[in-house]
Amino acid sequence: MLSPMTLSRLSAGDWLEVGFAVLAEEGIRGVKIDRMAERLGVTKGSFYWHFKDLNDFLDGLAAKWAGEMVNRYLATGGGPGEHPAARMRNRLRVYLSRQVRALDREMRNWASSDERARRALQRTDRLIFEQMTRDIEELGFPPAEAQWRASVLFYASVGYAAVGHPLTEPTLRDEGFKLLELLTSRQPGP
Amino acid sequence: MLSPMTLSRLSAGDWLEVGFAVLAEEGIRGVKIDRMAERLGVTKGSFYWHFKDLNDFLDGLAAKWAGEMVNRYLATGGGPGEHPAARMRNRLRVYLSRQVRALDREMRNWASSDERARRALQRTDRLIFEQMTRDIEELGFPPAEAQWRASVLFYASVGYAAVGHPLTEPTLRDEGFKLLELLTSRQPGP
DNA sequence: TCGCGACCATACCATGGAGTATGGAAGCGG
DNA sequence: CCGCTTCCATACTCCATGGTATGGTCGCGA
Repeated sequence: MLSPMTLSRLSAGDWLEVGFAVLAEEGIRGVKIDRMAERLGVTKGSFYWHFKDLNDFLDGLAAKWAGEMVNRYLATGGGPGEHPAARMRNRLRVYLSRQVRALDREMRNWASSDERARRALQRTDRLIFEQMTRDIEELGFPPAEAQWRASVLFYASVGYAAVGHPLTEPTLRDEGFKLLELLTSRQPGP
Repeated sequence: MLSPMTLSRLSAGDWLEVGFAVLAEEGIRGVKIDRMAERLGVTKGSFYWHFKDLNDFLDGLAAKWAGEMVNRYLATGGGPGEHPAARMRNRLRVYLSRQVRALDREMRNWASSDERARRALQRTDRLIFEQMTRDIEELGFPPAEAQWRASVLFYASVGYAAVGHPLTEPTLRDEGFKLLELLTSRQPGP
């Protein structure tokens, strides 16, 4: 079922990786023990060896999700000497990628019915929003103004991810960059 | 279980109303035949009298959702002589209401795993987006510019609904109105 | 090499929820 | 008052899925 190298025993991390992949592909409704077992080429026996129960597994999955998002988004930006505007474009490019949009969408989906997912999402939302605010502040906007502009950028980004289909011809990246331009090109307030 | 007036027999519409309410309150995962029956004070026997099966019911539910959204959003705007800017504020107020946000969120949730929900959502998304575009055009913006600004407004609105928790202190309505101001207050392009 | 512990297979049970078959009650036209 | 139609209750079946119990296998250290 998998590559020969998987002949070795599995770890809890292997299960979490599959769960994460399924979450991105089909959402939390696809995360079923039997199906993941089939994908890993084992049976439920393995699952219940590595995890107490499904709740235990989902705790780990939510944690992994938060970690991955922080890695993929916040860790992006380019070199230390990179211009803030370029860093923002790089990060936005990450958020608007198909992968991250799918993850964002399915995570909010999950969060709508699971407290632990809601918490994890809330945490990363705050981190990302604060990073956006800092980036805009670095461009010379006063804190309050930066926060307000960051909120528009953030909500619109989430909207891009939540709306699964295109409304206009231009790509999301172009629309996002154009919005970024609108929000950051004007003179800083007094 | 319900008001005495409900001693009369039920209609398919009664079931759909309950389904719609449950969809708004708990999402599609709460839409279970037995639970709705309990809420209506009847048993599954009634359900399978009015609907062929669950799929049949969900078809109706998706249709009802689309109709409700069109009613609540597009039909809002005030009198015929109302200023476009005021109409937009009125409509935005509707979209940012707790009820509509919850419905939007849960519908996108459902759409993520159901083709018919996806279609219904796509249809209303397009209607709402086009209405926003027309409204902005009426303010004097050229079509391309109006479409671009409407897309920002639309995606941000969806983001407001998708993010279930507040990021800053001001209310969503204030943030939304401020964004509306930003998008519509500048001079129309050449 | 022996045996113990890590890791997994197999076979099972429990539960929730969709779907069906059939009988009963209530109301209405004749 | 009769009986037919409409609407619902009751009592099932079936399936997916989480969870448990137990036995088997492999590898490594003493």
